[in-house]
Amino acid sequence: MLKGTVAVHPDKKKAVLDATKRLGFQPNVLAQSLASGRSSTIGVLTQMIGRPFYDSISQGLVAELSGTGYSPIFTDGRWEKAEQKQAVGALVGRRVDGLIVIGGTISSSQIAEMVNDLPVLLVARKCENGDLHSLAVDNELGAYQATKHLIEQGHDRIAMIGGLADHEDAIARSVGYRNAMNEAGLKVDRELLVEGDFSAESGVRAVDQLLQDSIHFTAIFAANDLTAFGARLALYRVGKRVPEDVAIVGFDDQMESSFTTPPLSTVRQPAREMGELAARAMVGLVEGQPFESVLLAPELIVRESSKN
Amino acid sequence: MLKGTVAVHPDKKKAVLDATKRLGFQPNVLAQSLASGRSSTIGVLTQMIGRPFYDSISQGLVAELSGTGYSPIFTDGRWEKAEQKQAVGALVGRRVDGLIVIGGTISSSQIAEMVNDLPVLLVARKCENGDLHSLAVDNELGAYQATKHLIEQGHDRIAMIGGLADHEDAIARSVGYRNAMNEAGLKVDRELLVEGDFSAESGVRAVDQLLQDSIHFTAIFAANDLTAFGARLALYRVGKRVPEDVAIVGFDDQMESSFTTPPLSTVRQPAREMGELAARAMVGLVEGQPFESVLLAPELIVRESSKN
DNA sequence: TTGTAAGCGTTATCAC
DNA sequence: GTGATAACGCTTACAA
Repeated sequence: MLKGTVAVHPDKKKAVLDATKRLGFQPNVLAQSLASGRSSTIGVLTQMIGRPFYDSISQGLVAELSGTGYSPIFTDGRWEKAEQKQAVGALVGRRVDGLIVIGGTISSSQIAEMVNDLPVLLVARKCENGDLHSLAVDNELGAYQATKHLIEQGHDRIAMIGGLADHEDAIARSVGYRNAMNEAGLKVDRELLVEGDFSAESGVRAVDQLLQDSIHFTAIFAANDLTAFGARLALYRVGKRVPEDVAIVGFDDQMESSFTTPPLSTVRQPAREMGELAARAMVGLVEGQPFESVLLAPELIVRESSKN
Repeated sequence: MLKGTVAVHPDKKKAVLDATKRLGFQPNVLAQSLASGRSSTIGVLTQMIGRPFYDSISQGLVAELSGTGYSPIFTDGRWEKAEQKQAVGALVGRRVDGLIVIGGTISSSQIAEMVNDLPVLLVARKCENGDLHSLAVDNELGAYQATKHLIEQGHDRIAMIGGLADHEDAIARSVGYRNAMNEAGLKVDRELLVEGDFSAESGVRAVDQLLQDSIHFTAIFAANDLTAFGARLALYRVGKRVPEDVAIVGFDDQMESSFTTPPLSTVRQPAREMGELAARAMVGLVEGQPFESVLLAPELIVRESSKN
């Protein structure tokens, strides 16, 4: 009755509603769920809470979910397969109405078989076999744009600091970088490629190494902004100016990037918006609406770190 | 039986466990909760997801809660009273076993009357009337330390960029700043005090204003790191060097702060640790263990932005 | 050690 | 419109 599923006499209705308010009655969502078979809960499996990009997605999710009647339940997969499987299991056990998986390394088919016809939305990753919905950004395109921009600025010795070697996004970004280089007829010197792990520390290390090996480079494309911050600091330490001596472009456009000195050029991933979109899409899916997987185009943001 | 609450024959137990695994059986946590009266769920009310400091606390929470059998349910109060009340109501309706409130503006007594003997832990804020548990950092002390450090570096014209005027933490930090100034026999010039709102943009605006009004200052104490980032950028724009021309100290020690150029001196709030501590404390509270409210001491981290 | 039955607080169904 | 009553999938207490 409180949900308006049955018709009752207006007077009576009012009386009940009043009492409801007066006594501070809170319906037991658990019982509602058990009886109705819907928990009004969305499971969210994220990876490595603390990383700006994934956090921003979560933020969008929570913000957009609030007020929809659905509450998110978060779990952290920490990029480890075992943890991710366990997390999905826990979420299924909680009878979430839908599952949002942000990043992660367990295969989509593995997820699919665990959830058993529950709507699932993959965020910030593509779905290998297309049987789950997904919402991702075209990393390859973004990296291509960033590198091309650097080339257009006259650079031909562009170092790339990669992300984790086996990370899907990192790989796509490397490919984009190579494509742009090749397209411009520039050869990708192996010595210009240095590995990182998406952390600021790895950016510092990468530049230190480049410097130590006396590799000649006039620009850096970093796998993400955090790495770019680290790279910028390492350059600062040895007195190299940005962008005069070395231009830098990052990837993500996290909040702090427009306030670094100089402000960082980067490839903007609409992380928060992705989270919001995912939330809306998931609520729709739960309620039976269709959803078409999308591959969002990232946007190159040119700031002073790469302008000459 | 699956929970080991009753004794059964080993063989039989094994058989059931096998079947359990084979069929991919996931117990319905909802039904368990309804029957047992415990939801194995911890409600978390945070404010303004997206702000580094609060996010770090959430991160610690999720990380530490994972594996305990309790899952966090997040809601965002956005610093608005109505939203916060509504969020607490929703959490109570979900029959969470405990409630963690991070920041927020609704009074502790208001919370107390809504939750009805549910264990509540206030994080990053003190409890006005001591009837709820709390876990906070001594903001006043932190600000005092930061300002004193600047004074010891020889500065006497120290500007302070405040946080939101009615924000508890912002007020405490102002007090700490004043205390240090007074103690050193320095008068707090009104013109050295400029308002901010904890955002990087407000840091830029504050410095621009200081500069425009030709206020003489050789150091800045910013209400948080984000504000300090903005201040540093504004200084960079007009060619002022840090720390040679102006020293800067922030507050929070967010991840990016050790990678700015120059690395930012700041007052470290152990945000993540607070989240972890809160998670452990809450699990303890739910299970009947006692907890003593604590006021953590922040730690001054001196980096290059304030060293001369 | 095992089986049985009575709830837990709702929703949903069906007669009235 | 309105009451009753059977689920929902478990836990728990008690009997066998």
